Amino acid sequence: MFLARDRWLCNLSTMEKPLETIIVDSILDAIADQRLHAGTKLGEQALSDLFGCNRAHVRRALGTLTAYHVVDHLPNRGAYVATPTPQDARDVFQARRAIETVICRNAVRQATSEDIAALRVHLAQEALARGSGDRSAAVRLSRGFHLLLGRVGRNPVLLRYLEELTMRSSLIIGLYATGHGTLCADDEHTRITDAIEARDMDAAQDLLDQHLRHIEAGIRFGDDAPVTGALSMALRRDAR
Amino acid sequence: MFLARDRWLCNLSTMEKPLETIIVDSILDAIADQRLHAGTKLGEQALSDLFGCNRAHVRRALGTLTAYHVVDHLPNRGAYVATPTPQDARDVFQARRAIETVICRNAVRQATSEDIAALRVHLAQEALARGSGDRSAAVRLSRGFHLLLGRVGRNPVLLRYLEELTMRSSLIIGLYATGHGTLCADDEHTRITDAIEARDMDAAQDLLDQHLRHIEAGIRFGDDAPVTGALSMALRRDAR
DNA sequence: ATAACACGAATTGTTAACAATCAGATAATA
DNA sequence: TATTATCTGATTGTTAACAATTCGTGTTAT
Repeated sequence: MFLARDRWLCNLSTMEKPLETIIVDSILDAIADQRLHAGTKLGEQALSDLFGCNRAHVRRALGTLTAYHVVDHLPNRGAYVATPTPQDARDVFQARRAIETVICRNAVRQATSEDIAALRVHLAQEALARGSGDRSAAVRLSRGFHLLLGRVGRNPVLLRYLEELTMRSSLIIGLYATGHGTLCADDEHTRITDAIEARDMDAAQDLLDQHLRHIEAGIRFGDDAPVTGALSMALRRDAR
Repeated sequence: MFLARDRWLCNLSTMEKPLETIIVDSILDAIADQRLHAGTKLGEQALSDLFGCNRAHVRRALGTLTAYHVVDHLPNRGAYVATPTPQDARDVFQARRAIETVICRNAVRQATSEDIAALRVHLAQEALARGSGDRSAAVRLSRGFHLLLGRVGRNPVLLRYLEELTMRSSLIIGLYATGHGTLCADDEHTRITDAIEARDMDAAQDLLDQHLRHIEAGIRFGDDAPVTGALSMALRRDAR
């Protein structure tokens, strides 16, 4: 009985996550940061070596990533970072509008002052990253804003879908975004936060809807150049 | 080269699906038909024996079902059919409203005459099942209507979420539905179809939203009696 | 009589070896 | 020379054996 408690405390102290989660998150982060490009092969042996673990663990991790639709699994040929088509992009962004507008209304209804404060802190971080020209951090923080909003909305079902959709969005933006595109205009996030603080549900929803349409409008289809990057390089957090 | 073609033709002729898919669909169907009740343990050995296959296949199938949130996986203790809480139910139905209203608008915009015809055929089947008092078939067909609508909407992303949400809804209804509840009032499906055929987007969306609210209102929380059923019985398609 | 303990059976988790399939290179043929 | 066939190395898929944990049962002590 107390043995279990000891193990629990041990886990708390070392903060060791389940191995599969580490692999999934690493790959997800690498994709969100655009260190892993669409079309890159994710070999089982290579990942096993990188994470110093069994191939079975890698296999399960790739399975959940496949369920997320962020990697494609070709039978007998391996797993590859998904290459979303323009139609995929339209479908994903329509789904985001459907889900995030509702999330936004929830956020307006339920946001505490702590939530607002957290959003403000996040906005400051975004501004900082944008100011220092750290594109990778900017992309990650931009996604983080939408996820934070999702958490304020307090609907785990919608939040889970949002996690997947923002992930696929990162892939899409990495594939199709034009260089000039201001990925997530910072002041749009700010104005959304303002509307939430003002408890103006319709305004917040409308701002978010327009924000998502702006992002979608900023991606240009036509020159699909899925650059294949080296796996071991991409998964190092300090790369780039 | 032609060897591959032979294998392909062979697969086509026998229509053999991947094994994992068979297991997943069987369990999913059993849950949708309410032959598998919330809380039922899904032992790996038991399922391996039932499907005459390796334990690894069962394990992967249970993994994807866990990703669908229709089974809960307790480490070192096994997989159990999920037992949604009342809060889960509210979250699921809010997500359904968010997603299905958009699906519905897509359907109004894109439905072909063949789509309308398919919907009418389905409505007839629903009426038939309702008339003959086949509750199991009625539940399955009711879900089928929403899925058919999802296919007409032609957004695979939203359709996949809808599949998961209707599955969880089946579980929820099986857990909490009152006997008197008309699960999906048939004429509501009919009126939605009428609105789609009339290309009245707002009316169709409104009818669907109200329809989902009616379903949600029909479930009563308070007496949670998650009946545990026998596994081998539940998975036989002719059971009940 | 109840609660804590210990043991054994059953179940889940992990690992490694084996089989099947695919990609690329080499050789053979028209 | 271009095309096809074959062979080889590498990668994925499958299976079974092993290790670790949990659950039920019977026992013991208070």
